Amino acid sequence: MLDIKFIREHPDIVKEGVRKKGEDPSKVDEALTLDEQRRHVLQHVEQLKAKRNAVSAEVGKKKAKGEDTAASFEEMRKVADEIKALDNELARIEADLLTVLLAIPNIPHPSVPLGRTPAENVVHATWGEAPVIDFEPKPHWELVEKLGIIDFPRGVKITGAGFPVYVGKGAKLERALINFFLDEAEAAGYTELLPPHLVNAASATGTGQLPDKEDQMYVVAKDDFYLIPTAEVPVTNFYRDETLHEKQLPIKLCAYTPCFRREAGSYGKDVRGLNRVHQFDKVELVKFVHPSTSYDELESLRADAERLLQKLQLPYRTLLMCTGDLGFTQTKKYDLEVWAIGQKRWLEVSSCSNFESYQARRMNIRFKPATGGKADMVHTLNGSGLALPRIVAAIIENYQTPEGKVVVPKALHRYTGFEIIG
RNA sequence: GGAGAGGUGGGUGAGUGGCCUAAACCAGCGGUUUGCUAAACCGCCGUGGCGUUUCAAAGCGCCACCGAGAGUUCGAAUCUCUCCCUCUCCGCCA
Repeated sequence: MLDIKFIREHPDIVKEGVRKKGEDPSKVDEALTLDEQRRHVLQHVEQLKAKRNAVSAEVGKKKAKGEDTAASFEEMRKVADEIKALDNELARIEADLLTVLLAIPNIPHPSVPLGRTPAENVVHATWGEAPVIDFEPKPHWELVEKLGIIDFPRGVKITGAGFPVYVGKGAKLERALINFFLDEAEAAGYTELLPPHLVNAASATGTGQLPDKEDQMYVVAKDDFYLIPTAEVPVTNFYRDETLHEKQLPIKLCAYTPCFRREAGSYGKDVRGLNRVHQFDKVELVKFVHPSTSYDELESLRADAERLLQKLQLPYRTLLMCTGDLGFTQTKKYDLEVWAIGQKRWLEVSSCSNFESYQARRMNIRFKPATGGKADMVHTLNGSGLALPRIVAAIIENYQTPEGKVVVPKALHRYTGFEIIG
């Protein structure tokens, strides 16, 4: 969420940002009204509490001397009732204010292009060429079936649609990619975490999955846990409610986890094969940085993700997302899309975002300046490095042979132990 | 799953209703002293909110916070209830 003080001091900047995201700016005025009410009631109730404290101290002294205190009791009983009523009112106002603040999105960075729909995203860069193929390339779901390396029907039997089973060289290719991504992240200075795959409600709220995206998560109702939709949730919450030291920054973490997404409401062509599944593997990159460096850190985060695609020799393009296509909590975002020749379409494989202090404020992650002084919120960023299924799809389609075999990208040979599938 | 013990500032740890407004020690910061270091001595030493002053910061005043939340009371770290967490023992278990 945004800082109420910032909203109070710059209401026009906030409203303009909210409008750019295509959201309703009236929430901003609601927040300001509630904030004013809050401060008004707060001042009143604190005055009464100061009086109560003063009289209570007097009572203590009088009792010690054996003096009569009945008059004070009578007066204070009324004050106590008044305090209770005002405290209740204050609690209600603060709860309302929090609800409104959580409903106000983060505002876009000035460098983000204005736009309403995905069509207005800007192609920031393209890399590589589609492979020259003198035969009709097949989509990956046909190839993996013939090769017997991913079993969709048995996944349906075991669990349901969208839960593929990786078999033999398919399973090993998956494992090779995970290790490749983690090793590359480590080389780029990220510390590996192997976090829990279930999180509590506080963690899910910290990164913004709750309350807005509750329907997208699998819930373990009996214990009030959520299956993680991305490693971003447990990894970013690693430092929740902690104060770091500026000297520690930037902190770079990475983690492999399976990701679980209900994908409620998405049907049709997009879900063929590995394009959209309920459980998938992903390596996530997360950074905690000093506010003054977060946009430089976003560029290096994007470069870290792009390098993986370059090493895999997969043609891709980088999109700078327009204001209307930014997530609720993001100020700036790049998407990486890889070309899948069998489907003749781009597949999103990474999303690199800056959240500035929006997540940090929700999670209360701060840092002490090296020069001393008050703690300030860190900036958080994250990006996929990378999401596996669509990478597997792209490898299988782009590296296919006329015989329906698949050549393994060179960078993976030391991880797979084989150079061709089929 | 069953039984018991416990959660107090950066750390150790005192505090069972007001007179201690959270003691004391350690660590940390500043100073005095000193050839340098150390020791000794003196002082400072939590977080957040509201207000005040200000270009701003510092300062000052007030409020809240002793695991979290609710309750009793004129007054709660202290008494009651619920929840969370840690430790010990028993049971189960890869």
